[in-house]
Amino acid sequence: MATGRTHRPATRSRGIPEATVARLPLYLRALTALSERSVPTVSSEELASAAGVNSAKLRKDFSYLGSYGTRGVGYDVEYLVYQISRELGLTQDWPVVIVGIGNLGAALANYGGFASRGFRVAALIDADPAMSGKPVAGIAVQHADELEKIISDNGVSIGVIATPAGSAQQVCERLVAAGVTSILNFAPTVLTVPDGVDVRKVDLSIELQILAFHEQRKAGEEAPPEEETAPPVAPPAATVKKRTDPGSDGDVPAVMPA
Amino acid sequence: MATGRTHRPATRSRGIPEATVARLPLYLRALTALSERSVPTVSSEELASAAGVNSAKLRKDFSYLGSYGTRGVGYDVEYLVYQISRELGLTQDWPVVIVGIGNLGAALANYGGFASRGFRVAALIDADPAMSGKPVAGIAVQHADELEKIISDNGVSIGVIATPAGSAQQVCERLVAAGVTSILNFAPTVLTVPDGVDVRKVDLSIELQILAFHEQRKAGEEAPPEEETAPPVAPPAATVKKRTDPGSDGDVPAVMPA
DNA sequence: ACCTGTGAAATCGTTCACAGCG
DNA sequence: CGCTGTGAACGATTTCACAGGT
Repeated sequence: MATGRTHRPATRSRGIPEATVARLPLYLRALTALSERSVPTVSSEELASAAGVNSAKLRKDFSYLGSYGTRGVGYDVEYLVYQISRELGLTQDWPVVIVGIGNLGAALANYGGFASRGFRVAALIDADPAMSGKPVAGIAVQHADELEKIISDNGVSIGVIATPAGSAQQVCERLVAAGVTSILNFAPTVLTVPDGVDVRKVDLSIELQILAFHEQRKAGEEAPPEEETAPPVAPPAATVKKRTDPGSDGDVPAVMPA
Repeated sequence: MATGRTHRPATRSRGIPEATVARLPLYLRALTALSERSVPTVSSEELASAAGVNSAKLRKDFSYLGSYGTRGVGYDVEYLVYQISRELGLTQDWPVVIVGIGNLGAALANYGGFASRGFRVAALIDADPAMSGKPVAGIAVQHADELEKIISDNGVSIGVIATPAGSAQQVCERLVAAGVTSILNFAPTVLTVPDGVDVRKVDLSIELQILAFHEQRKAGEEAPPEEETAPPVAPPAATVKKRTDPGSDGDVPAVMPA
């Protein structure tokens, strides 16, 4: 099944580049830290270094927002905090629901970084009846049956999926049907959603695999040998495959108590 | 990237584009699923759809690895699983340590997706003495004092940081000094590392902020913009600048500086 | 007929370098 | 002067479209 559409379909608006949007939260965090230290202004150089990017990129990024700096001086910290917050939509309240309260869901519920921005955890939802009513991060977990009601009662438009991979698509569909239009997916699976719904995914094992790739390359640089070990599987041999080996892998769900 | 310099300038002919590397785990997951269903071959079209990308991209990606397909037929699933695993370095064992066993660290320790690939959780480390010895995901938590010894005894080269932001840089430095050269950072802070050390970060609140940006934009497209609270901070000088809009102007949605 | 592999074109993103303003 | 804002050069990535096997 499936022609999976997973990305925002390029709206016609003359918008801010996606790469820039992805860095705004980074700038915002650096600015917030400066603000807390009552620093009045920063140069692109200083702010860039605090955010871990280079100054040309930062200036270019800001140029998409408007001309908020002062030549010869830099940027006004407070003003920029406000402008970026507004651009990101953080000046309004975003109720979110977290579905799947396993280890990861609980970690998310407890994560301070949510509440500190405009995000408010409106509800925690889990399919396990044994979880219902249990308080996690000070919020009573509700049963999945309530999902639609919770979404509409709270005007939730952002949902976080932290369920096992097997349930993710189903949960996703219910969220979307109930009105959610943005989803943050922690389950290691590709979600198929209708046009107009945004999905971002966070996959822990993918990140590790990317690191392993680079790690392997580093190791290979020291030892030049270009070995070509014989593959355990022959190239286009055309033999029908037997069952896959032991209970290896299978992309275990996104976190569940062992 | 933390400080100014990072990334290799694609010196070798062996250089696979970073964007491609980032998708290999996705392909691998889709292939593994096919393998478990004993599907012998897939076309680029089928596999692409299972992985959530388009087929041209997938073919281009695979072309960087070599010519592993058969024209008129498609790709041999088992063979491709092996080739990608090897390319990613998953045919070897990668011991990892997780530092910071709070909610998130525990979730990571329990995450099946790690063990199912070449990753093995070699140790769980926490600075809280009260945690020492406690079993999490079947592994006894060890005290941070043991960090260096654990790294070297186990030949760990990949570390996962799940500590509070305040401790992350310090932990990072100890990991690096002890020999770790790849770090997956969950703490919401920019890590500064020496050359040769890779850092990937996963920031939950950043993902939500990006969603909020798009969510806000969606809302602005339907309903006419409504002016909200006046900026709590006035622009630096009394002079309010106009927004210099690069390119055309005209159909930008709601949010804009007056 | 079908599907891969890949140059070439189009698009997107980053960096350079400097004009212009405070 | 110092620092922003930005065209223009550059580089990376995606998409097109079709040549070339099977």
